[in-house]
Amino acid sequence: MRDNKRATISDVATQAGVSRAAVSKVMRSAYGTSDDMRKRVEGAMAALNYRPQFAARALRGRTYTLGVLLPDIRNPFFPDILDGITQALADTQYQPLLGVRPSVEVTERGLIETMLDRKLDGLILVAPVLGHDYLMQLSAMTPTVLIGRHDQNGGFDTVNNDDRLGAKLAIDHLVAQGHSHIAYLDLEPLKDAPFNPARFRRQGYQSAMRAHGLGENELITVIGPDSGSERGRAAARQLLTSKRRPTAVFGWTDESALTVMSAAHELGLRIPEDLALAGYDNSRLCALAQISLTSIDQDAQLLGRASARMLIERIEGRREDVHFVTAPQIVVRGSSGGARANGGTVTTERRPRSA
Amino acid sequence: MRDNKRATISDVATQAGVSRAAVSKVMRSAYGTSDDMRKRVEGAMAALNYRPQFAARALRGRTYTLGVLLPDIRNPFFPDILDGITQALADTQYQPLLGVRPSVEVTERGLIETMLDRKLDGLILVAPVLGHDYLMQLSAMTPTVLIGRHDQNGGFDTVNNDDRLGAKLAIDHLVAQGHSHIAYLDLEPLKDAPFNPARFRRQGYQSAMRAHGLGENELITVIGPDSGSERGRAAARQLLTSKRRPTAVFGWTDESALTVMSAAHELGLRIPEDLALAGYDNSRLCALAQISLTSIDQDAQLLGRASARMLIERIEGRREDVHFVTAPQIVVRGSSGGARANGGTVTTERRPRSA
DNA sequence: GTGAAAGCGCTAACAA
DNA sequence: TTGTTAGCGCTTTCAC
Repeated sequence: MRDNKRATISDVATQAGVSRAAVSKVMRSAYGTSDDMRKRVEGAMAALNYRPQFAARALRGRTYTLGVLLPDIRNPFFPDILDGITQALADTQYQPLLGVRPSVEVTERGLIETMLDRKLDGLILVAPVLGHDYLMQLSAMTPTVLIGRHDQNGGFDTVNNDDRLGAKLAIDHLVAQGHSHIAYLDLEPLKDAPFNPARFRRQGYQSAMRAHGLGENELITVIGPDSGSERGRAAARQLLTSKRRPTAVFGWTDESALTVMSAAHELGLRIPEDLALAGYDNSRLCALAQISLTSIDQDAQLLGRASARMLIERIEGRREDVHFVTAPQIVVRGSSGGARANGGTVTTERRPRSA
Repeated sequence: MRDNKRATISDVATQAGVSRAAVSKVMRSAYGTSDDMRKRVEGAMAALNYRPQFAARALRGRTYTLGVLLPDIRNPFFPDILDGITQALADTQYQPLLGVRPSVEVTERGLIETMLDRKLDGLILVAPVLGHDYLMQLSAMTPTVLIGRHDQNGGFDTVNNDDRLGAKLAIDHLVAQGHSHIAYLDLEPLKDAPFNPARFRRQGYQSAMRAHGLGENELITVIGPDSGSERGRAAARQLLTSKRRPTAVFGWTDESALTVMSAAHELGLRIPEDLALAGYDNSRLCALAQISLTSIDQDAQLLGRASARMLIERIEGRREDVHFVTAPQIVVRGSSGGARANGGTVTTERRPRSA
């Protein structure tokens, strides 16, 4: 009984007394269908419990499937993006197909090839490390939207938060708390992808420090890409045991800030008294009472929703590049001394969300 | 230039001077191909940069795509399973296609239908809450493997750790630390899915407590399914402020234990002095110095690898049900007082992994 | 061992 | 507005 009585378009056509083409038209709500016919066809589809097969559609037309490439399913920031994408797609015919880069070694290209083999209608690439040229080629073949890349003029859309502003918010806050020695935890520079968020956050950090007259105190430590690794932890320990130990640290992601928090804990440093901390992404962990990490919220769900909508626009014909940017907000918690250290109280609540 | 020069099987056949059928055979390494021919075909495929289209294959034969249904991408336990699946699939022709249940309200059935529409060759369902009958129907149509369900005789395979044993390990440890009032954080009973892990862990808790002569001290608090929600947090606070406050708590997942840890923190309780904690899954968070949560490791990667291999066996023809069970291990950390509270030292290291 | 031919379920010209 | 017809790229008998 393996799937052998699944209804096809011909069954529906027979049942409704129309041609297969008519059924196809009704499905795609294409031009040239009378109300009568639509009703009969819809009745037949329901009666036969008909569902179109994607493989057959794909061979001729669209797959109604969008590829979503995530670099890392573990960073809690990315599932929020996925939620946003799912929300935006809920009212449409489109479905997301997920690809997750299993490790840093595996190239993203392989995954993209796979999605191309499956004839997906479009691609959402989250924080890809692919070079600009490759992305241009790719987007010439398939509608593409990037999240977390500031590249321009590539034939693809981008969706970002204002990374420079986010960094400024963090530094302004730490300075307001009385800090002048503030370090920045940076991602290792990506040769292929210079327009990555870490770079813009670093620029925001630098210009904010200078604006406060603290340019001489700038201290940048590379801790990524995998700050949870032994290498990342070693970098954190080194930062905290150096002569020039900062009194505050701003991490390019929450993960990087947490690595430093963990190291501080092991070294017996009190937070925020001995060391203030702020991260980026406002991922769920930040709110845990034991963590209580001040962080920059870039509204991942909104990024996801926007990317899905923009991709569909592209699929339906838009040609000009669109670059969508959201405004980050700071969420102050105990780690920066902005709220009582034990309470984990959020003094700056997440803003109400627009569309 | 939208994808219009992609080589097809005909192009390869022409280039190699053979028939299309011959090319197809080489691809599937089917019977009846001479070495000569294979060489020429492979040369032509390489020269033309040929890649078969999945949609076209799907219409006639296999899709070489396996559906993986995850209930929750945020729980760090699940990405580990996914890693295992990816590893096992790396050497095969098969690719995973991910479906993630976007919210508790969305039924898993919708996602499964979608995968069926795409003619996937088989399904790995992680911790589904679907009824036994539905799963039987499903597995009659499509090869299916379940992770995190102890159902038997359903026409599908299952992959689990020994949940009863895992719970026993946790209770034995807490008792050895001198505790006699140990509470269990439970998942709300699932009517449709009685054979879920939480139930087996509860049974393990109960029988271990009785074995230690502590049957009268049993205390079960429902905190799931979403222990991070306000309801879950309220349950945690209630547990910790009640007259019969336990001195130790064993959570059915790490997430549930963390919710209690967070509540304890807010109430000013010291860990492990005032309250000892143990969780289940040994997810990455447990190792963070500020968290340092004792937990039961069920080797998610192994579960993932096993499920992928078993599914492929089924696809290639196995008919009998197989039920794979792994042995859990306890990883002792500061939260249970088994290691120095501040150090987060792991006294029981993760075991070396076998295939 | 190899190739010709039919057809998977659907879409998109075009004709009616 | 509707139906007819020809494929999309691949797999699969079944002759040769």
